[in-house]
Amino acid sequence: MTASALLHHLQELNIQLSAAGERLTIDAPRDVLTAPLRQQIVEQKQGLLELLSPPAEKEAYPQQPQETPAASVEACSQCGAEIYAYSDDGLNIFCKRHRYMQSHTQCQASPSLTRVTQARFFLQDLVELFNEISDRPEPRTLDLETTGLDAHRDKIVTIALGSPGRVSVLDMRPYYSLNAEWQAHWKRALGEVLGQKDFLWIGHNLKFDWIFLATHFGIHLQRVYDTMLGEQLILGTGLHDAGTPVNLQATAARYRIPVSKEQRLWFPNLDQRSKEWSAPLPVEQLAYIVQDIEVPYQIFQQQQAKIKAQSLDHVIQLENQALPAIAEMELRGVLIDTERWRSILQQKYDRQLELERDITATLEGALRDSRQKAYEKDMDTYKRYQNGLREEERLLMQAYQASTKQKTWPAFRQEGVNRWVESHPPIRKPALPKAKINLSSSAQLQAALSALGIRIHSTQEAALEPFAGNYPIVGQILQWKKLQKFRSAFGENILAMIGPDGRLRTDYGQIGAVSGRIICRNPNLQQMPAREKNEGENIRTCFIAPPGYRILKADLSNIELRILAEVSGDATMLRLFAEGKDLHAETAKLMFGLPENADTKKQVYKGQVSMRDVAKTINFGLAYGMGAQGLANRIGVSADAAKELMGTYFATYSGVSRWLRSSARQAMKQGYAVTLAGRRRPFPTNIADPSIRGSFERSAKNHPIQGTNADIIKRALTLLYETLPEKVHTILTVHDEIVMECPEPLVEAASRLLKDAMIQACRDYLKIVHIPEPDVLVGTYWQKD
DNA sequence: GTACTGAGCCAC
DNA sequence: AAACGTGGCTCAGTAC
Repeated sequence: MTASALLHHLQELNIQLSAAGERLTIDAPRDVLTAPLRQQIVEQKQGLLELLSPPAEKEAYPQQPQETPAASVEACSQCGAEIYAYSDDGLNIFCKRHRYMQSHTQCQASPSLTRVTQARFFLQDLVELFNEISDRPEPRTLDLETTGLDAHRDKIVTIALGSPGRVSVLDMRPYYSLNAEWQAHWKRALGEVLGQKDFLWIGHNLKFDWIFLATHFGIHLQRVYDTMLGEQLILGTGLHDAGTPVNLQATAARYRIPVSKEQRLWFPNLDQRSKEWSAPLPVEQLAYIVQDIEVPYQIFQQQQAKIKAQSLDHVIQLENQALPAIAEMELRGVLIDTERWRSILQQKYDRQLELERDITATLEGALRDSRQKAYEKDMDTYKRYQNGLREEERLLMQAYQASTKQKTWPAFRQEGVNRWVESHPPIRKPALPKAKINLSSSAQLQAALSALGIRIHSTQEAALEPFAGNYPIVGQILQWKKLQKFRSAFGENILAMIGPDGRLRTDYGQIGAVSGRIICRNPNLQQMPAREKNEGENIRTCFIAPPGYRILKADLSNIELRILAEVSGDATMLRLFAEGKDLHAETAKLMFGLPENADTKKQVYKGQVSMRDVAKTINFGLAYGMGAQGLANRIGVSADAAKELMGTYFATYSGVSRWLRSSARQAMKQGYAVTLAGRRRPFPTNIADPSIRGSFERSAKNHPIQGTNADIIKRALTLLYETLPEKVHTILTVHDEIVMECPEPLVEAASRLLKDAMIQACRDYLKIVHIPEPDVLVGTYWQKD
């Protein structure tokens, strides 16, 4: 066996070799390192040392560890053609053709399989792949198999790429037992192939593969086409649309592409099954890998016609360009100050316990009293029943005495009692009153409050609020609920998700909402409390910058209303934005006929809320299709008053009114609503039920507004990804907000880039409405305005 | 025991 | 009162 074949053999056995000068260190379990093996290592020591020492830097590619073939063997052992490479055991040499045939016939997996790269052919094959791709730069599919879902913890088993009929599988398992130098060579070679600038990689849910490649090899796929995103745009679905799943199987099925049974279960934790980890890839797995290359490719091809038909070209491009930006953000995570987080939790918890003592004492007291009364009443009826039963037994006894006594008394008695019970349903003995309450149970809370004379249909904040004035306990309950929510949803469960590097990572769903919004979960960082009154307990202060860095934050000011002004073309709203006015205040002035210098925060409407707040409520509510009743509930006036307010509002913004009505009508007629980037959401067209129809109409009105916001933020993330200097990264996005992390000396430049990206992104879609330059907040933590 | 649903509440 | 759009998470309660 040659030195390089030996080295590879050792690697496959998980035996670690390292070279230091003239010393060769072997790290292996005793039972694996057999005597013959040890003998071979000693014989090949010199060759191994050479292979393990770092190769010279000037070489474009290092020579694969291999020695000159023995003089007697110079041709392919199959056909005698020019030597190409050694077989994996180093004992045979093959020409190019037979080397691949060798793999192919060995695995018998698929006629499409043109290459199964083994460790010692890795660099040669990569050079060849590079040439192939450069020669024929048409799109190819890419797909990884991994031992798990966590890019930081799990390993890449295979990297497959190609197109139908030509699939290459790179077996990456040996990579993890290479020394650092050889790992660097593999990375570099992989980067040359996968990181090619203008080459398009197709895949299903490529964010996953992107993150693994970036984490393990520092490779950033440049241009991608994600068939999952494509499918979502074609169908107009979010991520968790139960009716229309967009996983590979379901998607393939929609295009009538046959997919054989899933083999996915084989790969998870493969690295913990050492025998399988070091054995050749089984035929079934290879076939499965090939399928995962060919199927997405076919989906890609079939999607093109639908994209054309629905004019989705632009939004497809928008999403595919945004994918790397979002993947990188997910990979990066955000640094957390856990100590501070815990101290905030403690403060809140202390207060919660104190409140809980008071609340439970009062409520359980009330419950005990009322239940005691109910118990006494129940006990009374129970006793009366028992007395009735005894009286019946007495009568039965009399009847028995008078009878011929053909049955025994117990039998006679039982029959009589059974008869009686039929007309007197049994009453169970009431349980002793217990007065324990779980404040988290809305049913129990409702019952306890009822015992205090507080009758409510629900325990939600809005229902309890009106009683807070007369009943101090209600105020306490409201406080307790806030604290409880905080502790359960934003406490240790989130801290437990922080990585060993102190950073918290979330899973982004690029098209998470049907509107096109990005969502995130595990944890959902888009719902971190933002309205904490006490800055000392603001949880966002725990999202911090590393030493020497700053956090930058900016949002798109009033973006949904600006979009509304744009799409509706409403002259008044456009003018107000152009003048840079406080839109809510100006709306109030127009609606209530106030003079220019009026203070709309001081002017009160019907003794309830300020006029500015009324205007603000309508301004926001209308983007959601709010009705008069909703407005009435929100600002606490009669339905008639609310109706009148809305009338005034829509008279003021007649263009908005017209647009809302016409876009609902159009969506119901043509079957979809669309954003400014061309993102569609489908709607059923023949809905008779007015309430169901109304619900769809509200969604249809909202879609262009919320969805265009999503278009813009994704464009901004893309522009930032393309322009930010190294070490500056976006780390969070929350619908209209972008948060970045930046070395202190680069703050000025990064702020500029952030502003420019946001303005440019708006400009790409909003051509008429005024866009102000965003304010960038700079600090050591995630600030809110 | 696990799986699901509804109430409630956090974000924009 | 479902009737104000898009989401996720937790808990209680129930069904299997």
